[in-house]
Amino acid sequence: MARKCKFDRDKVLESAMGVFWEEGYCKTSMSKLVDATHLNPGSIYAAFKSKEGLFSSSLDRYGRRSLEQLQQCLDQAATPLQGIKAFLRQLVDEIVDDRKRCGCLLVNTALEMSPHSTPIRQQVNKQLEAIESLMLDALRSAQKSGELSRRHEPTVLAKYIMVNIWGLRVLGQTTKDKIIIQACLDMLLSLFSEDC
Amino acid sequence: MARKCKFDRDKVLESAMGVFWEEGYCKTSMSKLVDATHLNPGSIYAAFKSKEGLFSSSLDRYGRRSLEQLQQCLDQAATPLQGIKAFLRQLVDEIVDDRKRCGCLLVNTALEMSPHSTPIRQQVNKQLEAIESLMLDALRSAQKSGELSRRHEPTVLAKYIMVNIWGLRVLGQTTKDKIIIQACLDMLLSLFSEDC
DNA sequence: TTCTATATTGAATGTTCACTCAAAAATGGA
DNA sequence: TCCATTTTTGAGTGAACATTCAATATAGAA
Repeated sequence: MARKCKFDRDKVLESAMGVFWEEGYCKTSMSKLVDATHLNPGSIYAAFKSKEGLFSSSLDRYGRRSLEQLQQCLDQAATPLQGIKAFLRQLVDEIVDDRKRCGCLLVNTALEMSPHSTPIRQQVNKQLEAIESLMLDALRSAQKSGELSRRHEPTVLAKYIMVNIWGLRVLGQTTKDKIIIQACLDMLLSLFSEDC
Repeated sequence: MARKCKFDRDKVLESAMGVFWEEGYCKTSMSKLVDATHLNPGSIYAAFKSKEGLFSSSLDRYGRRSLEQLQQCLDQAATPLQGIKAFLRQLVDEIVDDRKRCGCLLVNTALEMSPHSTPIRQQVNKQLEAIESLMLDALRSAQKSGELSRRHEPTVLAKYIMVNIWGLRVLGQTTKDKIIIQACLDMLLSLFSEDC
């Protein structure tokens, strides 16, 4: 055997993720990553192969965390629909509190990466699909239990919730006015109510 | 008097806009712009001051056109609400047909530019607000004429339509499946119907 | 302790970047 | 035609970029 890594991989990914999140992939230079991670270029390349490799790992970490957030809301709520609503409430808070106005790293990346830079785009799509899939499960069981009306297809409802999440994240880039953001969320939630 | 410009400003802006749209601001290099516009670097800098200046002019052109599109839908439709619906139908077609998957230049830019690069961001916000404002006028007159129920505040409705447009544009980056995109739009449109 | 394998170091690499500028070309008035 | 004024030209600028690599340090096995 031989020498082991000195740095904490989790801390490095957390720092790198922060820079990518604030600046975007393109505007994040290696020298910024060197500063943020307190690693030398050589160490970064030894551990992550390239700037894109480091970004991919950071993105993975971010996606996992988002998924866990939804899972946690679903686990802690009394019913699936209440879980989804808690997640969306949390989203609104996050958008309002986001003083750095970084938005969502997954959405930012989906729009920043041109469609032909496929490896990263595919990764983003997979991670967004994982969240949507969890949402879909919750909607299905909400319909089964009668908590949610069968008026809308659950697949469409799940996709529409994702569309609203993305739209709200864009909204969060132009305003931090909680009243209007909340009002938009309420419009979405009205689709869940019985009379709609 | 003296020599006049040889190039066609409109054609140059159209070409530049195309590159910025496909690649994003950051990934668009001056050499790509030189190729696309068939102008030499010096001419570009003489006419537009900088890469950002050229981008700003391109963005302006794009925003104007988007606004005109909505205005045209409103003008040609029998009623304000029908005009908005026509605009949204057109949006879905555009998203599906968008084979290059460039999305919307305004939304892309809002997410690409970090919040501190204010001049461009402010320009994007202004142009998005102009579209929203036109939408708001149409909603107000639809409510006045009784075409649209007074259940929702027109300002909230206008903002929510914008949120949906942004969300649908993100959706368009992950799928070209018209059925699901149309289904999401129908969810939004159901908010306009009497019983909702 | 010594050896071996791997990690760290950080200066150096060649490339690409946005941008400049002196020279040449072209326009319209005199 | 000639001149004054402006545009076009495109090689050239220094800075910043992602990445590499030879030298050095260090951990564990023997």
